[in-house]
Amino acid sequence: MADIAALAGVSKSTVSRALADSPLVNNKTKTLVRKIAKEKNYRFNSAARNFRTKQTLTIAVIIAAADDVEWSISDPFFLEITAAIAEALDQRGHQLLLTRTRPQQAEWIETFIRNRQADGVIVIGQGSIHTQLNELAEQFDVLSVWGAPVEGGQAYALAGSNNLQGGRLAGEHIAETGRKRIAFVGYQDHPEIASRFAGVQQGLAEHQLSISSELVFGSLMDRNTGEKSLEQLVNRRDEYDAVIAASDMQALKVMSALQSVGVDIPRDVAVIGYDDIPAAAIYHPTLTTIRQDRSAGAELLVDNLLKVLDGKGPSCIELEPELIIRESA
Amino acid sequence: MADIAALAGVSKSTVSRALADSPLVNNKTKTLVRKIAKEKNYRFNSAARNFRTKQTLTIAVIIAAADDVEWSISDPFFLEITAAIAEALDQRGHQLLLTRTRPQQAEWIETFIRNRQADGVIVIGQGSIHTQLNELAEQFDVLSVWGAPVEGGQAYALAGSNNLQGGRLAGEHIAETGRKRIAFVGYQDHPEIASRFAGVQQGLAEHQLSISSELVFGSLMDRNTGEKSLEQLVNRRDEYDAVIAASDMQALKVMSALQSVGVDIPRDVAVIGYDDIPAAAIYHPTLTTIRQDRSAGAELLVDNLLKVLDGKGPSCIELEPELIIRESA
DNA sequence: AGAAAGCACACAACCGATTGCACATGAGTT
DNA sequence: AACTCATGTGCAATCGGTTGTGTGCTTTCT
Repeated sequence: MADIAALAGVSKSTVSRALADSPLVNNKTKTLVRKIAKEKNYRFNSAARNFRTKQTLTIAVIIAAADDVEWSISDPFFLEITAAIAEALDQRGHQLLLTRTRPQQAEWIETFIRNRQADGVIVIGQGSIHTQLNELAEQFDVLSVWGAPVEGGQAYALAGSNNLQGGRLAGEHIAETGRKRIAFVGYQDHPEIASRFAGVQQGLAEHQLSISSELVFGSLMDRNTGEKSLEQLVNRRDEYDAVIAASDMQALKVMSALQSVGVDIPRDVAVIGYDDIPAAAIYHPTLTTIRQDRSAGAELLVDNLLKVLDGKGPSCIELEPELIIRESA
Repeated sequence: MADIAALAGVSKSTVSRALADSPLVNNKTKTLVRKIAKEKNYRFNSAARNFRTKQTLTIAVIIAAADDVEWSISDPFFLEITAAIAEALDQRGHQLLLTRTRPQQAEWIETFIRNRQADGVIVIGQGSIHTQLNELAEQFDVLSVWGAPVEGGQAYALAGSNNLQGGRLAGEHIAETGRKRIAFVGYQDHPEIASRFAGVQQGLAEHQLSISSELVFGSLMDRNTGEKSLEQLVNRRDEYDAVIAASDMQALKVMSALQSVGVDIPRDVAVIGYDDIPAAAIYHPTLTTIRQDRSAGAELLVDNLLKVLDGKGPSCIELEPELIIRESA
């Protein structure tokens, strides 16, 4: 920058202002400085800039992992929303620092905020760590979470799909296709899944149906109990004629396991998922599901966070999910 | 840091050295300084450190996208290897900057290196951009690519699985299961896929088989021609009794499409994929495939790059792929 | 014509850590 | 007792931008 200044016959500060398009600099000077900068192929040093301005234009994204569940990185939905966030941040001139830090580990967020490695943090999947998130949010407000509202509210900015409505759509659809004995698969500890389950029950109730408690199974993704849940689900295959799964990955597992023992889908058992991951449209039969709009969600997450960085309060926004009817239900 | 220094009754430099575990500092002083730092919950400012030391301990990861193919972010394999890279970098004390920048766009790498936002770049999927990568590698050697060796060699550090061997495994397996009329699906422009295809032919040749050129189809992931290729594949379903796909995603598409028109897999047609993505084990029937070890690959990519950053020359390493026999073939 | 206002630019401090060099202290050597 | 040497610490420069303040010049108004 000093070189550019010398070549242009002005001072460093003028060069800095010219490149930043400051109104303090004469247009002719700006043009000259920029021309020289371009000729000399000048690149600003972002380390220096970050240092001086105390902001990095970088957002850390954490894909939350509970100890008992596999790193959710294996669920395409989380990865896709990460990709969508990358896109949204890029459009807004920010960068994405991807991390596998597990939120359970103390002080994780400090690594980013207090060390000034990132201006803010986006957490995908509040899972069962809502409490920790809330505590953190009191110290650091630059936090934006994908998930569901929890009772009593949350101190962090939140975006997610309307899980209650999504669940309701699933429940209604299953009821409308004439199914009577419904099973549910999913991790009730997660606020998102709990809402979906509540929605499902509402949807079914409208058709005078309900889910018997023996037909509620735990998450198939649980490292310890997933295998067993799936086994139970298969063993009891004569007790239900429809399965509502809390995620597409689980729905696919269900279909695969049932097909292996000769169950025809959807004739014998209807299956409906949640997320609409790409594999849902590929599986045979194609999977009926509730779509969550990742792009819109990602933009909300990012905009929410940028608003907070801008000094405005956090907000909580829900997207409307959409029923995608395919072959499986 | 100045505060810590005052509290400990030493100078800033001593604090800096003590925290960095420099041998220049007396052990008692070190202990004292660290104790105070801990009490005061001191965090170093990484912006300042990056600025001063001229390194960021950050590696940019680019998931390459060609214009004619969907952003490969939709392929779970690429995402999983990204996750594995995150893990590997983390273990080595580095961070991961995820980006959607498309390599076609000029000067992409400069954004990271010359602006000092990252110390190096990992590109996943050389796809059809080998030439650009090679040009870049001449200017910036801090480049590590997942892909396959190309004729004439490459100037960048490279890691990948031995695609020739992987293809051969697939070809041999198909031949050994008694299939005679083999179809191949995949994008021949990519060095990786080209090697796999060559390997397949070698494997088949050992059993006096070969692939007729009418049964070689283009990539099903191509935005423009993918749909048509799949259609042709389905129309000609009586002409082959096995399909070898260049990736699991394509294999799944093939199975789904064939199943939709009543083809039984593997009875009528055997299908084999490549990658071993999670969905491969879930699909019904489960997909026989060639596994690429993402963790090992990620570590190679990272170690390769760190070696270059350390001033050593780039290397080219291939991993041995593994045949995973399941139901589809 | 003189004063007030505005414009364009330069000067220099500053961000917070790292590091080469100088210096002080005490132990060991002759 | 004088000298060398190792050890431990402090001083101050430095990285490359950004920005508050000051200054000279021109324009505008009374």
